[in-house]
Amino acid sequence: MCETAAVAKRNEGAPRKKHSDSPRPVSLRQLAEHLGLSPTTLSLVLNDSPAASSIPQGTKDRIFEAARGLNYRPHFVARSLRTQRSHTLGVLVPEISGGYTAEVLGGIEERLLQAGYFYIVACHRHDSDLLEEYPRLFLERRVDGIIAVDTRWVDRVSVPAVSVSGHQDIEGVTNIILNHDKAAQLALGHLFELGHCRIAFIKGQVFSSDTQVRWESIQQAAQNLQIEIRPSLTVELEGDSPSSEPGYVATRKLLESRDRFTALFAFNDISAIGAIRALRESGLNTPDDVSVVGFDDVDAAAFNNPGLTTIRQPLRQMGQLAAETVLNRIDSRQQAPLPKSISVEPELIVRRSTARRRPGKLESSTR
Amino acid sequence: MCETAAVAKRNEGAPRKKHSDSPRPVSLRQLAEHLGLSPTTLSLVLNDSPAASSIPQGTKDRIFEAARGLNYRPHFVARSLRTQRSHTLGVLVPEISGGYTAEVLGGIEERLLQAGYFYIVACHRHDSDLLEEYPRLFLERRVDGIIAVDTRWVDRVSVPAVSVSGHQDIEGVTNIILNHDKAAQLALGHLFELGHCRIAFIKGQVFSSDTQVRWESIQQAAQNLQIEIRPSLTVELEGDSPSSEPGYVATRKLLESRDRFTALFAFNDISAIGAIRALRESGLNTPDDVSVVGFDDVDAAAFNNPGLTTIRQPLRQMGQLAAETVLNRIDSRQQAPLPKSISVEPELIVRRSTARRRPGKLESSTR
DNA sequence: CTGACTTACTAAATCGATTTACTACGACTT
DNA sequence: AAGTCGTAGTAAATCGATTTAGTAAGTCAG
Repeated sequence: MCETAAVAKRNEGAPRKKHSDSPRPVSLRQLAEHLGLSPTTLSLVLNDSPAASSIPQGTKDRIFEAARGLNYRPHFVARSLRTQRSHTLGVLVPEISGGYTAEVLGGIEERLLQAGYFYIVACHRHDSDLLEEYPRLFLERRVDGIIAVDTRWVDRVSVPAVSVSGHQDIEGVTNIILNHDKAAQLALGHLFELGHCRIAFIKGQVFSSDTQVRWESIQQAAQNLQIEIRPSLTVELEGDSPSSEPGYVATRKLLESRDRFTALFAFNDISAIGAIRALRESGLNTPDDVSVVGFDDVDAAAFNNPGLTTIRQPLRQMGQLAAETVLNRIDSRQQAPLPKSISVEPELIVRRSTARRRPGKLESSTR
Repeated sequence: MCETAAVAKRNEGAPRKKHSDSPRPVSLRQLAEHLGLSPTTLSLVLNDSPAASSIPQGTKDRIFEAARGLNYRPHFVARSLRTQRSHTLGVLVPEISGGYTAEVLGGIEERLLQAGYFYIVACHRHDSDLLEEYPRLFLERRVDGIIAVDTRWVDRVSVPAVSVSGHQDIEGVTNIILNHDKAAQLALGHLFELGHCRIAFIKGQVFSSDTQVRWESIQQAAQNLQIEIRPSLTVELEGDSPSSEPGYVATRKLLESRDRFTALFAFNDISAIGAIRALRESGLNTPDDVSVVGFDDVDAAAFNNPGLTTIRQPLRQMGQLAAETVLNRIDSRQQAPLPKSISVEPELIVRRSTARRRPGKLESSTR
């Protein structure tokens, strides 16, 4: 009777019922009272703590059964507060749209969920204020770690962190990077074998973290193959539109320069698609007149007409690797020697946007 | 001196330093001790609680200044525990890849961040086990609300919920839906005006929540325009690949049936792109031989060659609306009358994949 | 000079777990 | 008979806020 009164009072004191029917889930204390045991005992048993070794199996069974029966779920927030682990990561991305980020997120998600982790996302759109603010927000939310995708770090952070396609050397941050030398070799080697030596290049936007490194690899590979990189055949993407527009614009610029080329290596698939459109509008067919190689191998590369020859980045795998690395560092705090970077291998995917060089419109006009 | 000892002991007692340098952020208690005030006072002042009206401005200023100076940040988890608000939503999606989900997520993100909320995502890939499990996991994490995107609900949930493109009638769930009647009118009207009356249809996968509703709207619109819907010109997408493969396969089936058509209305842009490829491989050009209309207007629709004529869903807006609706329901618990559904308007985007009907290869062979 | 108000705060309870440091009690050893 | 174990637990502190229910001191009216 006394207890009933107490219960009534509790309901009355908190008339917040979120929804018509949810009578707020059972707490550990309630479960303990129901069993006539202390919360301590339940906690030890339910968490299979070593200290529970002295509890007889019979009692354990009773506890498990009651927990199941009353549908007991430990209060996640309370547990987080006590253990100082949120089982949540922060993921920082330029934006969600587009194949690249989505693929990486997919990989991250896969690994995290199977480890009982979730992640929160923030899109910084390369805005430098947001680049500073979001990591702070993440830390305020007590994330256990941070993954940044194609994102420049502004400050050091105090939790384990991994950067996908990051190239900065920051203490405590592991970079997941593609073997860009290999990628450049594959792409240029492919074009070279097809007989191309007048090759145009579309570099990435300045804010893209791969831009610089990839360009260096391309220069190296070109040198090895004795391919000349002509400044007049080199343009860079501008603007942060996630559409194929920047690639289109860059290619128009290339065409205006009137220096001729039989092949084009674009910074990514999306810009390659824009490039093909620009070429077509100038009466140039891909691959007959100009071969085009993309980068990333996002879904759209395969959809495209013609199917895009491209360098595949194992984006999903990179996401998985990132997640795995952060999780490891969270577990073994500071034990492991912490690799500065982990590298993954690119793959050449040959589709229909590249073909053997023929004496075509563009070239005949210069030679 | 005594205090120094106490501090030393505390550090010694907790030798868990996560990272080489992070001396764990200041807590409210520490800040209070530093100021010679009680945590209560600080809490009242910092949260601008009405009860703080009796605190003189001078004291308030001291508190704010100290908070800034010591870089005090309230412990998010502790606050969540006390207030029973996690300021986090759960978002349930089929998968992250592809334009559709990404766009909606973008809209959700935008609204949430500006309200101080974050979200956690889970991809169910239409797996019915996951469809049951993830909402449970969300609730276990004490999300304040749930948004489902193109997802069927299995159970009722005990927090405010919104379904983007959901059509089930579930108590407490608000559906954000496109005006499909209008969409069908726009698409068929457009084709009709171009002279098409032999129109093929690719229906959605059975698990897609829009499939049924949209099909009914199409039938209605066809009837109004006196367009015949021939079973032999109707196929449905199969399999859950997020690529254009299902659209390609469906179109091949359509072509095999040998019944002729001059236009095709696909369930979404991705399948429309697959359809165009299948048509081309059969020697049929788009739009000269067959006009194709897609649905959604994802990025890839504009990239495609030819640019895809399509029905745009305001996906980003739908995401924003979903977020806004959940947030409202969280604030005004149960006050508002809770609309069963909120509808948004489609838009016809005419690009290059549709053209006036001409006596083409397909039609001449039947007539 | 008492009671009511205002001002400026604070002690303690609470949210719901985890974890440390005990307590009984019986059995067994020496 | 005293001391040592092992068994079966429990009380209380803790994580870091928020919030309720005060208190103590001063002011003012009547």
